[in-house]
Amino acid sequence: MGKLERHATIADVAALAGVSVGTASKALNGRGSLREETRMRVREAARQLSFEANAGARSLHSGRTYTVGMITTDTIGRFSIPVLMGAEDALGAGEMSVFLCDGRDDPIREQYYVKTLLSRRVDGMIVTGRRTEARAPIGANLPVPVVYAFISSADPGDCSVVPDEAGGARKAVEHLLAVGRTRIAHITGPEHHNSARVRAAAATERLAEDGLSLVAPPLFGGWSEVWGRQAVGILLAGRAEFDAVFCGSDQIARGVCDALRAAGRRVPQDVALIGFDNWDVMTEACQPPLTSIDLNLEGLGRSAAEMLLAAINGSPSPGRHAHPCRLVVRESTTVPLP
Amino acid sequence: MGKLERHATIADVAALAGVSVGTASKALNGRGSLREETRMRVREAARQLSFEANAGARSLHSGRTYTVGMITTDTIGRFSIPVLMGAEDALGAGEMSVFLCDGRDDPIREQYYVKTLLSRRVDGMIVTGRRTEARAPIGANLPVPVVYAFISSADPGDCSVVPDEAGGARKAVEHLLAVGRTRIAHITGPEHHNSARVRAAAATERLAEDGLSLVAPPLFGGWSEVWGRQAVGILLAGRAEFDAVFCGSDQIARGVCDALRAAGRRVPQDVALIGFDNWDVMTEACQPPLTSIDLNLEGLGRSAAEMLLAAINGSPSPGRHAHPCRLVVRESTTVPLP
DNA sequence: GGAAACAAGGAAAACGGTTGCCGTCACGGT
DNA sequence: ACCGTGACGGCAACCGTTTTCCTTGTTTCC
Repeated sequence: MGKLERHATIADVAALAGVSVGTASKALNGRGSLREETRMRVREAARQLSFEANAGARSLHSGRTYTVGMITTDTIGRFSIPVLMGAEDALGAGEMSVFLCDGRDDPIREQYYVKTLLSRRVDGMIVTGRRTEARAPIGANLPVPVVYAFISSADPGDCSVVPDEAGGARKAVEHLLAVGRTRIAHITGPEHHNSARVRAAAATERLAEDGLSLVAPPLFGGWSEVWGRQAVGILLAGRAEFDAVFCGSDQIARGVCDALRAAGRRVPQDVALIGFDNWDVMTEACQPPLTSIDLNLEGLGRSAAEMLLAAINGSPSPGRHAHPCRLVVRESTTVPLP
Repeated sequence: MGKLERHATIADVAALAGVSVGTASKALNGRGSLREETRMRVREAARQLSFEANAGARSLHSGRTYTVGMITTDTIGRFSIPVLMGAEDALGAGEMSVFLCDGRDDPIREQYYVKTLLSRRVDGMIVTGRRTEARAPIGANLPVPVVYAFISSADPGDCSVVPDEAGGARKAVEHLLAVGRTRIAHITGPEHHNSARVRAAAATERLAEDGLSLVAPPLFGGWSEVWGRQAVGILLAGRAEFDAVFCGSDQIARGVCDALRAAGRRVPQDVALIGFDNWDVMTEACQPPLTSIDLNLEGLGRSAAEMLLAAINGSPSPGRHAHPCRLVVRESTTVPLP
């Protein structure tokens, strides 16, 4: 409750402390040469009025707003969140505030946001999205630096930070090989989806390096549990034997796991299972808990924010930067020692 | 790429159009009385320089920033997102931009954000969080209006918009009664969690209105699938017969569903099953698809934002406002007609 | 033909802070 | 008595925009 008090201005503070505005400013910012007693008097007055300098007025002078815009090109989802959080974290440490703009897959809306952000004189922008595909740059010749996170810009001169999905897929295969599996199947999302293609290609390539190949062509479908269950049916109907399945997502892996159990195959004894995304909801509920590849999105967001800060300070990092993935081992690929 | 062009000022525009700054301002804002030709000339100059008025300078004069702060008291999660989105949507329609601040359960961090937001002269704030419990007000005598969304303020004079969880639980029970079930069990989250208590109490009360009661005391545990599976074991070990289970979350329901099937009970023929949250990932992957109660969080966020806008315009809505839940029927409570 | 009304646009004062420059005062040295 | 020197703070310009008031011409009307 409590009725709304007006914002105090520095003039109020100066008056209360019995000094001029300029002096008050210097006292609060540690500039100029003032008697310690004066400085304290001004500070006390500011405290008493709960004075907070008007950031807009201040930036009018400094030319910087200590503000960045974060634009999600499509709706905010499971993947954008950690990126946002990582970025927010890194930026907060640099005392910057974040404008959140949800593009909702609407180019008009997106352009509107870019305009608003520019009129608010953000020091920079981060663009993110739900898929890892390249997208058209958000604008040309923008007066502030832009970093693309998770999603990447079609212009190779722009700065993009993307997960190293190929590296992640290689790690998955290497882990399966390391636990002694060689007859590996791959079940993943829709083929028109960039992530599905990249991961499948990398897995195939990594196997080839050891003179191996997938026991069957990659099964492209959807990202859901339902598809995982269906795919197991397809796999069992075929004549290829397999002792491991590398799945394009944890949801698929979960479906695969359930279907394998229903078909009487034990995980991991008969079939080792590895997912992708390391989504706790799935990895924990899976029976047994699921080994997975973590995209490290929060780190990616942080990294993107750091590059943006650097660019704002005059040291841009143009180009595409791959952010490493991480293997998280659980019981679906290893029987715990008794 | 393209090198960063400086931001054009209205003085640049005025010079290019050959008028004074005042006139340029009037031309762009449709104020004053100007010849149509002059107006066009200025507009053209602005376009040519891609001029966007400096929002900071502008708000210096108007006293409004058309900006609000959104503070999540704990980490942004599955529940905050839709609230954020709904709010962002409603605010965007009012041409307001949103500062995102992630409090991370840290009161210090939270207070820091409040200060920053005030110094940025936001027109208002929305506070949200991961739980529906009441929390200490974010500040006393703040100079701008505050609305609590999802979470609520302990001060009853503050404006809070919360989901009507009790109403949702009643709807769940009513639906089960409507499909002919009377021997209902309830499995839910931890008892120290406000949502779990409220929902259990409302379900019990609604049954009592029909002279019924739960077949066993509510089973309090965790919000996870794992707990859902365990709870079914407990339920089957007891001697109470049941023909329906109302679960405190979709994750619990999913676990319950899997365990029931494993135990040879058919859903929905033998046991009807209803969840809470209407989380697509769970409701869709569940076999069969899960009936659930939708908290309508996006609507809640929108509603909170609208109240904030009203408060900013001088019409506050103090007090606690319950936002209705919605029943979404799927096959776990109804056998589809052939 | 002259006063009055009106259209068009310029000059300047805000808005809230920051900062460079200058004036004043006390003090010490010659 | 005079000058030089720091220490301390005030004054005013400036950041970019909006808005109020004025100053011009030009019409209009009696």
